Amino acid sequence: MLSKKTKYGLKALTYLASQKDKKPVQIIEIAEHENISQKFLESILLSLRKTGFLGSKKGKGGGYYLIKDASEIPIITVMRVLEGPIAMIACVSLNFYEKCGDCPDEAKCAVNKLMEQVRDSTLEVYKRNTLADLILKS
Amino acid sequence: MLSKKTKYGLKALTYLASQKDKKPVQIIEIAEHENISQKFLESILLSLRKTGFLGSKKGKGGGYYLIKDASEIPIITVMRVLEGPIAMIACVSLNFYEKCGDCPDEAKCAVNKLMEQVRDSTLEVYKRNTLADLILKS
DNA sequence: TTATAAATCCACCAAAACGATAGGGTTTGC
DNA sequence: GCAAACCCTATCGTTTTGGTGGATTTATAA
Repeated sequence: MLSKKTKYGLKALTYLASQKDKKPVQIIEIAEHENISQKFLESILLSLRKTGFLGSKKGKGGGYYLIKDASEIPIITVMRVLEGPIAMIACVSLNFYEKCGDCPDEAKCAVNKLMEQVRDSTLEVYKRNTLADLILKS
Repeated sequence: MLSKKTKYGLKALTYLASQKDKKPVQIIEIAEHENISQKFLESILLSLRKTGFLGSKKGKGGGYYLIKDASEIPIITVMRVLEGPIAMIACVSLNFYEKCGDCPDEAKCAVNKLMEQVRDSTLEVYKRNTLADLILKS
């Protein structure tokens, strides 16, 4: 299941990406437009800033804004920051690999084999989409 | 993330599928071979029996066995029973659909659009694999 | 026929992790 | 001095991952 953190983060990013100008947008504006708890969104935007997707401006007239162009932000990088591993199980994760505790030999594990396929097909979707691709015509 | 319930369930099913004959296999044998808590596995096998994947035999010499041939069990049906929805978000789930609370119009939601693609590519993997496909040559 | 051992079946229960906020104070810039 | 981001902590509900204790069924041996 997709966490609400990821869901809200993606919505916020697309909202920022669909702005005409590059002026900072306040948390409260995003929260109200996307029906998100303002406090929760705050922590999400903060982590997006720390990982280099967003810039922020403090004080009056401040807010958050995209640092790069939406077409230069692949969804895969967003997902890894917000949701973590793409793989459904750590022993097939490319970026968050962990050895499987109960498996003597991962190469002979059926679950491993299956989840590798799922990982690759999911990866393909995230890699072919950028943030710009997610903005729909209204 | 894949739950351990699903992981263990899949491992147990493939273990049963790789048996030469159709004799019942005891919980303890599966648990020891796959390094699974016996009691936890018991509850998983029970739910697999109730959903029609396994048969069981009580008493001495009893155990669990596959009802159908492994090649006739698509992974998609196993996953839906063990893990539940394939989709990462309810508003794109085919079998467990729920309306998105914070979305006024799902057709215009970027997350919806993205997760539809992920669902479809994951579905394709689960549909092209049967239990028999997961059994590896040792 | 009876006893016993082997096995599933069943119904709770509990610790721990996780998710989703809420609250409140601090800092910074205009 | 005000408005906004920043940041830390506490809380609360749900899910996951099992555990406990027994009841029931069956095969087999005495």
